[in-house]
Amino acid sequence: MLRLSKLTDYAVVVLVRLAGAQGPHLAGQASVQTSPGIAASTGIPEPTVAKVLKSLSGSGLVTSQRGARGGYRLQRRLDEIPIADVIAAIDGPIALTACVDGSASECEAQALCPMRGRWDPVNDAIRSALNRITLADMQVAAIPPAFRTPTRTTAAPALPPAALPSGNMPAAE
Amino acid sequence: MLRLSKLTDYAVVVLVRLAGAQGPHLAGQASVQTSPGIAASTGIPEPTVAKVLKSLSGSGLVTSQRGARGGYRLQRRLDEIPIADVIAAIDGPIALTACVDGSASECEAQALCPMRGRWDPVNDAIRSALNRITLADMQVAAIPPAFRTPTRTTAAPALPPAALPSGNMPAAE
DNA sequence: GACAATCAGGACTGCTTCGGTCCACTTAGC
DNA sequence: GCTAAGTGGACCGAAGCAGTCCTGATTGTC
Repeated sequence: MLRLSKLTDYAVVVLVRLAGAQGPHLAGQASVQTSPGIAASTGIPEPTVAKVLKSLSGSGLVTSQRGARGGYRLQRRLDEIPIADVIAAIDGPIALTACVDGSASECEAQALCPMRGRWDPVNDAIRSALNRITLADMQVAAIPPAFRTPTRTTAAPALPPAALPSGNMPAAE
Repeated sequence: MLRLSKLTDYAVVVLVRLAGAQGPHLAGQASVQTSPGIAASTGIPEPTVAKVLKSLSGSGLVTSQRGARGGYRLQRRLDEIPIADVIAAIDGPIALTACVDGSASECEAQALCPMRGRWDPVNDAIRSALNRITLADMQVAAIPPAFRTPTRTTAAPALPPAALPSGNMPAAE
């Protein structure tokens, strides 16, 4: 299906929101944001935001600060984060098939499997394609001007949190 | 993630097998093969082969002939079939997210969704990457000679060896 | 020092999707 | 007419994912 998980979509929203609140000139500097705060401003359920941020933190895309007045902040600028990094942080290594992503233990027949390596050129092509696109590209990509409401930061969804009670997320689906 | 379905993997095996049995000079000409025959020679369960071939036939990658002495044969040469066509035939349109693949009805919040169009550059990049790789590339790609044993099929790693008669793999030729 | 706010890590559950199978029907050659 | 083969659809079990919840650790504030 070639479909990425919803969490990856959420991660993009969260990261763009993180950058949007900080402003490009403050990226990585100030404006630590909490996961409840991001959840409120994006409409994504709070536990889900926390889950995404934990994964992003583990991959070094954001830094976390525990305790009171803690929170998360971007580690790099949006134009320094290829979408491949986000996908890898949430979904793991980018590979179309289980038996070619480098984990030798997943396929017990790997030693004999003639398909081994066959998907490699496809995987490589996709990996390089995803490495060429950054979050900054996605931030400005193909969003009709009508949807760029001036009342919000560029990154935040134009949806008021109340408009997303459940189910219909600002992202895919 | 970013994983494609097993059926797509099977489809590649079946198509390569179809071409392999025909030989490059006979592509699209002779050697109509039945789905039971392909199942026997690849080790993929027969109903699954039939399912894959049905999809491929519907997409025009293979032509079918009904009735006794019927079967399937390749419609194009392997080097004329981009892997994107195979994926599209089995899994549908290539898109990372549900709401950007052109089906406007899938996301009820689409009209307000700021993510609309955001994944477009990513989708385009992947689509073009998959269009540049043909089945012929996969047929010869990166398979160490040591692994070119005729004893195993590719996409059915979990199958017991007994289900894999002999001399089945087209890649071994 | 107590308390509150926040992240960290894991376990759990319901749902959706996928892989695989089966059946009845149609088509076509012998 | 019989047989072999594709066509179309429905069905079921398994696996993975989305989302939630709980407990513990950390840190700033009063």
